[in-house]
Amino acid sequence: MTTEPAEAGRDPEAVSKFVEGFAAQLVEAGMQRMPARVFAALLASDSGSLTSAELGETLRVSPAAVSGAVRYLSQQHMVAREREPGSRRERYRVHSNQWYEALTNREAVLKRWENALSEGVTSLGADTPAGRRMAETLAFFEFVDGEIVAMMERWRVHREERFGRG
Amino acid sequence: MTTEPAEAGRDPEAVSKFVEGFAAQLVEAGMQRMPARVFAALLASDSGSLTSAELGETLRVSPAAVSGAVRYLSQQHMVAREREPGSRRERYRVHSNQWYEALTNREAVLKRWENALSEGVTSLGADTPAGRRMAETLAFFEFVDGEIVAMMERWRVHREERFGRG
DNA sequence: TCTTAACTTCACAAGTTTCTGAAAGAAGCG
DNA sequence: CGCTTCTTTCAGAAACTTGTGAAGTTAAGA
Repeated sequence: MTTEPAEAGRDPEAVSKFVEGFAAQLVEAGMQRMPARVFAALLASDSGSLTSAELGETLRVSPAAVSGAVRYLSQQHMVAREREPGSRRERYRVHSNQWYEALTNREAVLKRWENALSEGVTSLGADTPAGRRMAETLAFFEFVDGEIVAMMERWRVHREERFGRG
Repeated sequence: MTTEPAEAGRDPEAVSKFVEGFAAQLVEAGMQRMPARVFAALLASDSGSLTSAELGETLRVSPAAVSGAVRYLSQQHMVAREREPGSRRERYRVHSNQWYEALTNREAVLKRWENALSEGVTSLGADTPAGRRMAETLAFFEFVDGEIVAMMERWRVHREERFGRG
């Protein structure tokens, strides 16, 4: 009996095609290529987690590339790292059914935009046309901040109706 | 009396500092550098519009660079091009107070994500753990689609209360 | 404590991207 | 119709990114 990889019994080509296609979307949305590919591979795995070696193998890249990608992804809170007990291996896990909530946790990003705009209002002058345009944009971002929180609450209700507690 | 540039009477250094800072945020969010700088410059202009020559001058780049950046921005519907009557000059205009609504018009982007996910569900199998994860993610995107439309309606009301019809 | 598997860091080569100058292409105006 | 002004296209140089191999670090297990 050979050691079965966790993801046996699937058409590897279909999986690979999905992984690369989804990664391409992420790249287009601004993510770096390697993190995008690693993330897509995790998303397409049944367990939602893979080891560094498995990632290197399915994506045909070096351990160094996996290491860099995973560091990025965990900084973005898109994957969690966990140590396999009794082993030197590390597993990387996509936060099961809530990974996409990270997309809306742009707290830090929005705050930086708001800071930039706020400086703009000050340095261009709140009473100038450009300053007023900035101020309105800033108000929009602040509005969105709040709306997103409310939206996510509605989603969780909606989700439970459709999928149960997951 | 010298020919005043439209944006006279402002501290050019403060303006430039804002432009570069805001452009940097846009770059970090995935936009290419030159379109980001051009867009930020338009945003910081009092009239909300600049000619190609003015853009080249304030950003210190060649006409060719402006041309490429502007093509990108108008494809994204972030700026409008208008011809100055009685002149060969073109003006590029940031859609005054509604440019940021373009950020939420991600119709096409969301649809592409949804397609990719939908293919994922099919190719990985709707009855597999990975397939179910995909399906839930897809449902999330569809939910967000609808929520964004409703949010923008609320924003317009909110905006009118605060800023009037603009 | 030593060995060894696993991950990380680093310098560099390969590959892209980006901006420029030059030349070609439009369009107003006489 | 041709001159002139402005914009676009294109090939190539420069700068930046990205992934690799190799060396270094960490920690499990004997």
